[in-house]
Amino acid sequence: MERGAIPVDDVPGAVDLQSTLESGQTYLWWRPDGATYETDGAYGGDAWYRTVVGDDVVEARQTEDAIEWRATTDAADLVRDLLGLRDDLREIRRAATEDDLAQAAWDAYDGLRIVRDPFFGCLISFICSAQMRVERIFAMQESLRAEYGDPIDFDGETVYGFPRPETLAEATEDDLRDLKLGYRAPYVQRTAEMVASGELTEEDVRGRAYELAREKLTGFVGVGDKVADCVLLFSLGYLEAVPLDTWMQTAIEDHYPDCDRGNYADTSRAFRERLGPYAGYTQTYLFHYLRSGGE
DNA sequence: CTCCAGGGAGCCT
DNA sequence: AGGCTCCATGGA
Repeated sequence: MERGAIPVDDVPGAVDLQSTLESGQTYLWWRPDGATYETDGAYGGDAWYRTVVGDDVVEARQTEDAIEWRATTDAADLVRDLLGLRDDLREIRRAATEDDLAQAAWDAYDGLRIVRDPFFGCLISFICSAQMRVERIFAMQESLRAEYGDPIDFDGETVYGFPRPETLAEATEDDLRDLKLGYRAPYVQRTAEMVASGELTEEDVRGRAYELAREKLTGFVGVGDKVADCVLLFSLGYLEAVPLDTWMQTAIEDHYPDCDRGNYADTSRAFRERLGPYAGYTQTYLFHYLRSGGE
């Protein structure tokens, strides 16, 4: 096992690991101590979080002056990528809309960073997110790992990573329904099949202009505009992407009514112009703030 | 009991 | 393109 620490002084802007990993933007990190999601600071904010990238287990926690990590490999650069620690939060916030709601959200969770989840896990977890509560989305990913993940030895402990595309592609719809995925089961199986066969992959999306990338992603089964935006924002680093879910639609009705253009594409465009070049950042702060009871 | 959750597919016009 | 309807599951 290798270890390291990233001093917070080396990170441009504030860092808040708990807000970053428990704001509903990623379902691929969990607490190895078994704590349930959203236990609200019961660990003093210094709990370890765990994820798996490829064949490597990676853990991170926040201490007073650093983000500490331990992993099956040298993960110093990887942790910076996964947790958005390279993003200059000061510059990003300066570019954000100055309206009261957005600023209140930024104030409440300063240090929340946009994650860069591995593509396939992000894609599958957000397909699972359709009409589902945050807590249960976590539970579904846990089931997928336990049932289909490859075992990895981590300092004597066996850790199961997110399933590989080929493995999920070979699962049957009924297998996945047994994991309580409901009507998302065939979506997950067929999308895994598309990735595994090469019919449509990360490489077909990455690097393309934002709206074209979103259109490409909707080629996956179970992926519409909203889930596509989640993958663009939380995996591929398109910081302008603004997933328009039920929370954002309500926020737009109540606080940005002139951005409501009656359809996803046009409302998205108007909302992005309002929130600025890093619209996805402010969107994620708004989502977490509103869902946690603000305003 | 009903309602709803980080929506999308299929089918209709 | 835009507007239905249905889709599993579990907690409030």
